[in-house]
Amino acid sequence: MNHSPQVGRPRRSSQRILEESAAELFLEQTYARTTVDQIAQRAGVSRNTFFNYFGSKSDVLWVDIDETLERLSLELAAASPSVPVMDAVRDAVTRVAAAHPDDRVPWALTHVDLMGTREELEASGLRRLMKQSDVLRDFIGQRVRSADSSLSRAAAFATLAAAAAAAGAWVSAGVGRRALAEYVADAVGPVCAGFAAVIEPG
Amino acid sequence: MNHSPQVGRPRRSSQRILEESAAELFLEQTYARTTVDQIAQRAGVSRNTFFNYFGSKSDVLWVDIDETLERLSLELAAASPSVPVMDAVRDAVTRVAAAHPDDRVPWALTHVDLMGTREELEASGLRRLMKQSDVLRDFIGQRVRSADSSLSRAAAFATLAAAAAAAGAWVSAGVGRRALAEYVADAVGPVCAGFAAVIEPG
DNA sequence: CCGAATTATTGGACGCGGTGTAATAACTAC
DNA sequence: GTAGTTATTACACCGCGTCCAATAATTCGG
Repeated sequence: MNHSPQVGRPRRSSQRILEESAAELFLEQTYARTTVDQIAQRAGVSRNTFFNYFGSKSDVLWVDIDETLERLSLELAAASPSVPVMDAVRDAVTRVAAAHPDDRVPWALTHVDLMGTREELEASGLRRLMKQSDVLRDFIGQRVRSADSSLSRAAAFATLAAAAAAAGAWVSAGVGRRALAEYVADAVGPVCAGFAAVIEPG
Repeated sequence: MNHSPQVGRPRRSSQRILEESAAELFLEQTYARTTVDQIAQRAGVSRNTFFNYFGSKSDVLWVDIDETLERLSLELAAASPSVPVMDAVRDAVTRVAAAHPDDRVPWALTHVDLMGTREELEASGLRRLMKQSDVLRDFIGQRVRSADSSLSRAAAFATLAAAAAAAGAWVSAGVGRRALAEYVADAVGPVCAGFAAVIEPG
């Protein structure tokens, strides 16, 4: 699991360095107006090296989010089979949110206003979220004997969307905010309750 | 409202022509492998003319969707103030879906499999939907005296995401499918019910 | 019939993101 | 020192999207 090689040419840069260089430039020039060249140049590496550490320019904005979201499948797998499916979903999503370090507010969200086109930001953010939709849909569908797979899909989509909205609210709340998990729980709760009433009409 | 000019050079092309040329090429080569140049060339116009009719390459995929989605704000405005908020939301969204012509299955969704990266497609489609989130959020927030605006946002996001999932299911159902509005109602219903229980605990 | 105004189309150039490839640098192990 | 491994680099390329200036095709007013 440890991917730190003792052999071969040592790394000159790192995700952190590039991230910081990018953040500076974004603040100075906004996201839209800074090029990958500039980021790489400030970090002291070539443009191609940037793409060695990030798959795309927008990836810089979401490093923290990605790390946190990877926990979702683990949390789902750890769910007890005895608890109702939508309760398990709500708890898993909430726990993922709780695992996110409170001090690490994703850069992208804190400076939404500074980023020229907000659409591009939303698009890349949604894409991040949708990556998890398959995992969530499979989990729900697995536990539901309903032949109507569209319901699982809808539940997964709606749950993640609510979580995204909660994250947005959390950031907007500013310094005096409560914990992220609370916002997420408040937003995801109604969605899961609504679908639970349909999926498990017990 | 009619912007058809009697003066000036007449149009050589149209959105329909370009759309059809694009559809042919997408089927032959997939979306990812066809360039804007090719679309324009097949339509008998120059590349720049393409951008006269569409803002971007992906816009071609969503013309029908965009037309339908524009109805949302109208439906919301027509809602009676006496009916509970989330009921009004559910009905409005369902009516928008009902207004979509059943024969006009959005090209993008019918051929999801043929389009290289499905992620990009899903994201761009969801983005279209989320353009309406402001309208929906404002509508909900207006009728709710709750100071917690984050709930309105979550409700709007979740509702639209459920609608998107329903649209996907509708397309996947193939030729023997029921009406789009039914899928949407099934998916949006639980979401609205869940939030109604929180927003209007009456 | 002629010019002015209007609108669509066109070509050309540019910037930027992203990909691919082949060369090379920096290091470890033997 | 040589071989193997990995990171970095330069270079070329493609495609999307934008901008701009030129031009074609039409209507309108004289």
